Amino acid sequence: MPELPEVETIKNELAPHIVGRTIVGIDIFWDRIVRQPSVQDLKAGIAGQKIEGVGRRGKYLLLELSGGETLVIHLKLTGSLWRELPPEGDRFVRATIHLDNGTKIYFRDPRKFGKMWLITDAAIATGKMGPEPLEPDFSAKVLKTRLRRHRIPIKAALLDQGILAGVGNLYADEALFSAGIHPMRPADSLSQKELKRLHKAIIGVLVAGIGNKGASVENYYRPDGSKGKAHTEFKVARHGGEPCPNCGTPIEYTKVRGRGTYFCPKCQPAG
DNA sequence: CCCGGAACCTGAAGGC
DNA sequence: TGCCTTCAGGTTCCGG
Repeated sequence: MPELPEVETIKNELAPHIVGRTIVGIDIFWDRIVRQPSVQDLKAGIAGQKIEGVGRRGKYLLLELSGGETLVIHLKLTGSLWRELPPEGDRFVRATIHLDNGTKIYFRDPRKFGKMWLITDAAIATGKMGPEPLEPDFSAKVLKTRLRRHRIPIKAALLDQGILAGVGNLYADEALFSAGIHPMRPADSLSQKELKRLHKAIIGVLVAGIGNKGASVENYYRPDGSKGKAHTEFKVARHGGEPCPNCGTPIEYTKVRGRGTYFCPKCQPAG
């Protein structure tokens, strides 16, 4: 489940190995991983391009290339990018990028949901996205503006990339717990105090996640094949039935708009 | 505007 | 042991 902290970690740990290098070619083992252009055009178009920078927008990884195009990568649920594979190889590698110094980037993805694009305008892939929660201009006031037009459950609003970029299912639960807000609360119903708490909580859980190099639930790995440990500090996400670390009440599990949702019924009152 | 559900995929886990 | 069902979750799309 790469969310913002996981993609940010991959970006940070990949960049020193690939920025300044030239792509000599790419192998595609699962054609449908390529969204745009065609597999043939991507193979032809990517060769010879230098990687000038690595960026991130929400959960999208952006490799900025010398020809003015961007290789946009979305890892979806189970994707990861590796620099080294175990000696026996890996049957889940869907694509391999070859660099001019012999470095390889393996796009590993057991469930084949991950996607890539070679495009001039990254927004074609990312669509309309909300603000970046870790940019300095993301204030409580911005959060309020983004939420006030929506009556949907706050949990669903946090997952909507058009409202706010980068937050996924696990960090949304952690942020709502940290702010003491019930996941079913209508997004436009939060008080000023709650908005301030939520704003602080979102930044807090994302920064902590990055500090812990991401959360290794599902199939998330860092580019060197190691795992992150952010999940070991989750308070509610994936802790159904366990006592709330604040009050001891069992953590409840429910569905909000089809998404598994964990919360403390006492610390996050519905009223 | 809002929501539910299906689709995309496959490994893991649980039931019998 | 093994078959079957369910679940997981980012995103898009379709229908009501």
